[in-house]
Amino acid sequence: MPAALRPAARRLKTPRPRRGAPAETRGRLVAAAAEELNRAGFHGTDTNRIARAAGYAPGTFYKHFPDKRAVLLAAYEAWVTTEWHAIERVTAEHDASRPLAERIVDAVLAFHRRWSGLRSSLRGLVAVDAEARAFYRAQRRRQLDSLRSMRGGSKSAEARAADAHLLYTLERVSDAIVEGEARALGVSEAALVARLVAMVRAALSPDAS
Amino acid sequence: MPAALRPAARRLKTPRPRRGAPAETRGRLVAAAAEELNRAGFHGTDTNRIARAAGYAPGTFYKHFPDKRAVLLAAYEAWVTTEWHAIERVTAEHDASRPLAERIVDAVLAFHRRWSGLRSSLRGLVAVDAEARAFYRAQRRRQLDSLRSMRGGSKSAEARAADAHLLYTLERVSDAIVEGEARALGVSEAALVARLVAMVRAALSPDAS
Amino acid sequence: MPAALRPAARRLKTPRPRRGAPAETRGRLVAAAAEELNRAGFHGTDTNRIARAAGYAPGTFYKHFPDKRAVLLAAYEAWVTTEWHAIERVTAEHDASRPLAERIVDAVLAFHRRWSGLRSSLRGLVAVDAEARAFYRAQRRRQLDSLRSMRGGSKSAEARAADAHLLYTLERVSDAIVEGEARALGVSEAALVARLVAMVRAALSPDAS
Amino acid sequence: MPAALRPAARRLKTPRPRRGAPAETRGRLVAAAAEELNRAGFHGTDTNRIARAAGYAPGTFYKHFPDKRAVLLAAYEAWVTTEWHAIERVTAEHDASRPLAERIVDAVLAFHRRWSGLRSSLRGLVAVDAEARAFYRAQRRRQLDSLRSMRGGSKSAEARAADAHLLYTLERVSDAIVEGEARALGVSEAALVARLVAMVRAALSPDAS
DNA sequence: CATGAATGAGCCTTCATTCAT
DNA sequence: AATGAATGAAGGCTCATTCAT
Repeated sequence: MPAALRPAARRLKTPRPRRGAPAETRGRLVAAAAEELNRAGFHGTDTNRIARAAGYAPGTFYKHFPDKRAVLLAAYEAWVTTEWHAIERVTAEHDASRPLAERIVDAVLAFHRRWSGLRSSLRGLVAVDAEARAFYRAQRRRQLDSLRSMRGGSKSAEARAADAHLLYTLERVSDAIVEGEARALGVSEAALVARLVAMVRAALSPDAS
Repeated sequence: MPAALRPAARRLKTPRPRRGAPAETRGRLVAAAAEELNRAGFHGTDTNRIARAAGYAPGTFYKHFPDKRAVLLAAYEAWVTTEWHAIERVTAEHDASRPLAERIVDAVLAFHRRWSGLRSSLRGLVAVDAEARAFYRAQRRRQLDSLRSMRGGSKSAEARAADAHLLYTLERVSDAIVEGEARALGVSEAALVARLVAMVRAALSPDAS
Repeated sequence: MPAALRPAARRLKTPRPRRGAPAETRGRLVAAAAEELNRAGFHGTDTNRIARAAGYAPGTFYKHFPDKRAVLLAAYEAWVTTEWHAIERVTAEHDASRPLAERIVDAVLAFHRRWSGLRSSLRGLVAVDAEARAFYRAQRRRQLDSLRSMRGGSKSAEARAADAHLLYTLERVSDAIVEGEARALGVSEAALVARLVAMVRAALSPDAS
Repeated sequence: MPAALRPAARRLKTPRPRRGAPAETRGRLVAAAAEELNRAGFHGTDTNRIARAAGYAPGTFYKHFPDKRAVLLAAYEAWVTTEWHAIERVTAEHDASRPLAERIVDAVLAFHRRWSGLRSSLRGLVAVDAEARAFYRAQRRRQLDSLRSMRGGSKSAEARAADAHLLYTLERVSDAIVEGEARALGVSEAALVARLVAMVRAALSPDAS
């Protein structure tokens, strides 16, 4: 798990991190930003607060990011990377006690649960900001490519559409579950999860449609 | 079609609507807000601009809405209603030339295309604002209930989960298509649409899972 | 004398000017800005302070000017207009007790004395900002044209150069006098003024070189 | 020509001057500052950028100057010295092909052209900062004294006023020419230059008024 | 009912300056 | 002597909201 998305916690209140390595500072800022953005959204925090949360003065933020948007993208990138690593780990481990598809869906849900606010912020920015959009799409392309290589699958238009369909459904349904929307709508979360697991299982099997 | 989402057009530039019936004023404000929010997002416009776009002074806005959030919710409500009426109309008409599922997906896509920015704004607010969330969920519940009555279906947890699954997938994939994300990711829009049509057809058939 | 450059004084501390005519508000802002900029220079005040000095809240400033630069230009424009009116008045009045040239130089000096900081701010901005430069040059062109019509003079390149030469010298030497530079350099202000008067007299006589 | 205003050129991009003689470091900083201030004005650059342009880290700047103002003054001092040396050289050389007055005006114009931004920055600071003002006046006194000794002239108040008048006019008209203001105002630069030459010639002749 | 001038808290960002190494 | 990460006060500007008319 990249430092950027680690729980953050204690270290942030030390006397003051002055004169650390730039990469560490940047990492702390990304972590604090992820936390803040996840909690309050892009328009719900400000860069001064993010810097303070990371243990720095406001000016420090702008030594590491050109603007507010940039941290959101950095935090998102860390999120994507982390999530995909987790899925790869799940895929690699030989845990016969539970089906792979189930463990994957669990991992996805865990990530969505932890970072649902961050993801929402990102999507809000993407809808309105061309540069964020470009960045976001590059990340999604990475995801799609990873998924294809995982499936060892074909490059047919059908297969790619199926992958995208899977990714989008996983994403939206996960959001609905972790944000409590499903429960609020009287929809059984377990039933929803079961459907996701079924989708993933189908995608993993060689004759997936 | 509710007045709020009617094409708007000419009337907005008239000399000035001064002192109409309150409901008309409100309607014009909602229509202008829908347009503005759709174009620039919740944080990309301001209430003064919305009021001006509707042909009123800034103060008038606050005579009809308690705050900025309220117009977004009103615009969204109009959107949901409009969309559902359109789908009901499609369902009711006996156009044998094209399968019903196809026509439904078309209608959904058309709405998403027209109001993708508005929907995105709404979701951004929902992620961060409890009241918006409550409102949003009420709307979704209406959608789910409409869908069930349309299917004439059972009330089983399975069926409700299937409905939710369908709604979420339709929504997310439609977004991806209309926002150009699919194309940008090298995913065939036609293949994606075909999958949506297949899902809807399955949902409409009596033995839908 | 335009309202903008009147001494300002008492009125500014009234309970609050809320809901005045826009032109009055703008006028008060320009007057306050002229005063502030004259005192502290462009980078020595801020728009919040200018607004407060005029009796308004910070936001009001931006209802009347697009940015900070714009007030400086407005104040300068008022200054130019006012100065030229004063010179025209001096020219028109038949005061035989003192030569015209002397009275003109006196008027110019009085204006420079009053607004030396403002002029300096303007020149600083002009050196660095293309838009300010364009504005400034338009004003100077007006001055040159006024001077020509006052002299009833020819349009020859020689005459125009002579006018420009006169204007620039008057300006620079006036600055040196009113800023105390002349005195600090051990130069007699009276002797300098005498030279200016001689220049102006020569310019006013029909055979001016 | 003082090191500070030498063309600068290559040296600034060398791997890094680390640990030279203090005077060299200071010289490089002054040269870089002159360049930067000339280009962007006092408020258009910052000390970090100046230090970097000279090949040093931000902190180094403050080892050699107490504050930002100090480099501007140092750069200006170098400029004055350099200009005066150039004029002395012109005066000393026996170039019969062109009148002395013409060559002097040429030299003055060349310097103004090269450093017009720097001079403008200085004047802006002088208008607002007492210490800069004192420094500036000391420099001008030097200029005036040099001029007097060059003319071998009298110490009369008249003569000193004439010298100041000449200096100020030369300065202001040169600025107008090199900043393109004259051209923009439809004033012939050649005619203006001719007038300056005439002034200088008159000042150089023994019976100058 | 409608107006629109005015508000003022607050956000993003800059930059002269410091200091531990 | 030089470094460069860090500081933090401050400034330009926005915008949801109010209220006297």
